[in-house]
Amino acid sequence: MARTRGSVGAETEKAIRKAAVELIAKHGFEAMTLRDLAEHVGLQPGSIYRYIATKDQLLVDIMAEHMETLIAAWRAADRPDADPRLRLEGFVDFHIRYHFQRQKEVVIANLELRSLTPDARRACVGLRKTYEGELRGILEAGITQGFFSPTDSGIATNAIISMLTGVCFWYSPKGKLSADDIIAIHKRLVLGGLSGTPRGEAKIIPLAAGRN
Amino acid sequence: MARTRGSVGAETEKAIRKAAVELIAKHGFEAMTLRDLAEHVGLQPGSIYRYIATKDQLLVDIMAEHMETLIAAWRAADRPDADPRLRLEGFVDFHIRYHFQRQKEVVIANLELRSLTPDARRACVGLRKTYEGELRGILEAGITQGFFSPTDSGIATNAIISMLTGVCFWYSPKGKLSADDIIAIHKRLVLGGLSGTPRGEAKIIPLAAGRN
DNA sequence: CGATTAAACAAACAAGCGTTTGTTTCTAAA
DNA sequence: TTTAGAAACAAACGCTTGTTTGTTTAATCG
Repeated sequence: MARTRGSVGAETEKAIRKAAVELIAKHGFEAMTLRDLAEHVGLQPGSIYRYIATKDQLLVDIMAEHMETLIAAWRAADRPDADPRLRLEGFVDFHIRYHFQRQKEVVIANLELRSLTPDARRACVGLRKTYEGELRGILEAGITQGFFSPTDSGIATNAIISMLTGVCFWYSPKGKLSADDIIAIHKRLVLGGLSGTPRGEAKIIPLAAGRN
Repeated sequence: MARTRGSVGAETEKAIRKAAVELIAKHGFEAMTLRDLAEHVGLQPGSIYRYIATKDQLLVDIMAEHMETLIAAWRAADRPDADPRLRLEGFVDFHIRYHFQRQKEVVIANLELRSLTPDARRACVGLRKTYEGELRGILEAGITQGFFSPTDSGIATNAIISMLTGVCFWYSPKGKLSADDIIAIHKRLVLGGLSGTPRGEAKIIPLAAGRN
């Protein structure tokens, strides 16, 4: 046996990527064997090297591509001139929805940073900071415009990202709540938290009705 | 050479544990070599087996002990009959403070679940659920008593735990903000989020002044 | 002091790892 | 129909891994 009938490189490459994402998300990068990966794709171990440079590079590719796609998708969805409260709701919606449909990539991007070489890690951390910077911008705009109560925007950004990303780790589509339900709950948690009323004061959150 | 002068088993065991926690937190369980671990403790690889049954068991011990200590510490700090809002503040305070001083164990407990054998994983997940159940109980009490706006307590529990635990991954004592600052910010985020005002309504958070 | 046990070493083990090399088979353009 | 290149195999490479075994030295206790 050698070349299998009907095999096409582009398809094999995608199959490798998909299987790799699955295996890394399930067992971790270090625990995934190239032999294991090859078997899942129906190849011999050595054949993988027609499609990857090295095992490390495979991880880098997966992570970097995911982060770049994520950032681009958000920027296409955002309306930078809109009301910060609406933008924030949009961010929560986008983040959770996007992360639901790429749950495995998200798990990898969040757990496997330490498996990267220092250079690659720096690059991926940079991309992550870029994405977080988008949320931070919204928070700062909202604070400046008086919609959110003043707080350290960096800390708040981290806290919110942690909360929203955490969803990927425990959410199951088989649960009783739909994605929409979960998004709604998180919108309330986030927006409520930011308008965090200093102890004992009254608080009003006026927001144009009629939009989801 | 054989037995080194002044060596005591109990101390060696602690040194192994400490080094293991450090290495696993930094590089991941699979990436940590027993040879690497041995070197950090100043032993030969084989000598480690006087103190551990197997590499897997070492991880199980670290994780289980951490979770059990965490639960016990919280139960000692909680006042189950107090106002749910105070208990919630107490939980935020406890969780962050405790996790700050055990940052590495927390990282392990959250990242290495998948490196456990199915049995061990079930056990650790059970312990985690027990801990989360404590927070959930507070939320439900608060909702029942009308202090928190009704929501799915399970989802809210997960969201809050994600947010609070996330701190361990990005917090650095060298930052400009103290632990107290960060705790205060998170208290606001959590309590504010739970009193999440339905759109456009007014909201009051009366809480006994004078405490922290 | 002498015997026993605790604590470590030294050396190897089989298995598995990522990766390379050379070859074989299929596909497609000439 | 011949031929160049694409896609895979088969087999091995050197190395590292977790772990075991037998031995040696230090401490302890009667």
